[in-house]
Amino acid sequence: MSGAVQSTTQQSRTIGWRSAARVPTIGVPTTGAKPADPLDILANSGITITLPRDRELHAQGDTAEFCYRVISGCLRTVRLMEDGRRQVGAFLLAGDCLGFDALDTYDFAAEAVSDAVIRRYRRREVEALTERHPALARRLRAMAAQDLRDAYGRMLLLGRKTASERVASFLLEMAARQGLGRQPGARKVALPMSRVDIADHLGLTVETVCRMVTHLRRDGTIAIETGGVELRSLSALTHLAADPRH
Amino acid sequence: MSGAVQSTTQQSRTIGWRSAARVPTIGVPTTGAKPADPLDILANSGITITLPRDRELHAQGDTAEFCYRVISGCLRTVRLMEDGRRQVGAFLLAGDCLGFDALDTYDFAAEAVSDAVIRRYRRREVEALTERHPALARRLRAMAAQDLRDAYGRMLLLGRKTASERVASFLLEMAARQGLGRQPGARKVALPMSRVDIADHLGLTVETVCRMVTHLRRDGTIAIETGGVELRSLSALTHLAADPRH
DNA sequence: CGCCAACTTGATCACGTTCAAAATCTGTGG
DNA sequence: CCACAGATTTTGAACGTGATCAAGTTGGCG
Repeated sequence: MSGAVQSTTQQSRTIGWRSAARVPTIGVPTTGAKPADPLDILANSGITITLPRDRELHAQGDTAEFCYRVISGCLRTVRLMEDGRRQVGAFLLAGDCLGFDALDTYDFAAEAVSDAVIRRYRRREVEALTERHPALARRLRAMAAQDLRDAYGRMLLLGRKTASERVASFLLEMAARQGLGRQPGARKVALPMSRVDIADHLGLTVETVCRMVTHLRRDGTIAIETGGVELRSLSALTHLAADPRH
Repeated sequence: MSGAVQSTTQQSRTIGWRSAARVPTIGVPTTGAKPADPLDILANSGITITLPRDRELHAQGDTAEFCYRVISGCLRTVRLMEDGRRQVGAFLLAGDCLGFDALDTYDFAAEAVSDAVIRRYRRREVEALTERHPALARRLRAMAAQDLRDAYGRMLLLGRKTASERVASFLLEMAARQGLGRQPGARKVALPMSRVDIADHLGLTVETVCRMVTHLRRDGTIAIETGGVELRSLSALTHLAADPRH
């Protein structure tokens, strides 16, 4: 298990959906030793919007006019089947980007899991900036690559992992995305999404997710808190996740 | 079910893995009315290699020095767990690209399903060409976007579809990638990969795949042939697939 | 022809689902 | 501050889909 979270400085995945950098504010180019994030180039071209809980940012099939970056709060991407079966593709936390890689339309809906603040950019403008700033173009390609890698990992989870492995993997992923690499003391993981959302993300039912979580709690592996969990045994969780990446 | 396969002319997905254009030869810029494919820019910078059945093109974790385009034959991308559980991320057919979006290392192995001929490019060179040719950069981003979209669709399949829906969806996907949009007569779909490969791609066991295929055969929906199947009822298959895309 | 791998079929089993109900959490008004 | 209502979460019991275990069958190639 590598303690480090991601590779390069100010790393932030994205485009497809994910992106995990800690970005307390946006549009403030980093000063001093650290190289500025090419995403800062976008700083002035976007507007800030707010989205209340459960409101749609865009629907499945909408014309892809905008792309977004989460400032605070949590979003989910959702794909529905006619009979109501639902797949949550990803959860987006602060710093994560969305829609930068879209084709002509979005092929999934994006909704607020909790009240969220979002920076919105016109894709045409981003495209134009891309032409003038190769660093930005490179950055966007790298974000797409990271998203693709994540998608590949999720396929292994959905196709081959057991229910308990899925839940353990999910908790570890959320932990890693919330900076659980530094400060061995900080073991609280926020889970702003509902159990149903988690189930639809992991290809399980709510009941199964609950049972797995309960089992982990009775084990003493985790402790349940309102709005999240505390990881009490990272090693047990890591072992359960059966994931080559951790 | 839309008969048309993909959107623009000479469309070819890729980067992450997939890419489905019919490309009988490579390095021959299209002449006449059709606009040249930006990928032709790479024509002179690659070399052609052959890969016998079951040989690895690259291993999981290898340093990502090259990227590839399939000229003929079929490849599979494979991710393994320690206990042997296997996930086949994608099958690559002629025209499909691989590794253009890689980060520092490949996070899956690529192996030949059948004897294959492959065009290999140095990533450093591709990167350099990208800087000089915005059209190429745009093309690579579009390929990544398409791959991401495909990945999203596969997550729905792996997370929410039943065994029979998965098999039906798979057959329709292979059909679409082999040009089953034109010529209503041409209903033969080649399946160069083994049942095990299909099972590991769909998150099922070999036995289940066999049973589903048998069921389709007894229905009269398909007919089995050596190395493939003949689709006898596209409508039945489409209905079974329960897929919003078809 | 005979061998070995791939594929197919059958019988049983188990993990996760489904159906059902109880407990807990959230918010709102008295 | 408490009472109440609706939603969310948790627990329980029965069921079913797909996995597992075990034989057969087919097909390719020496």
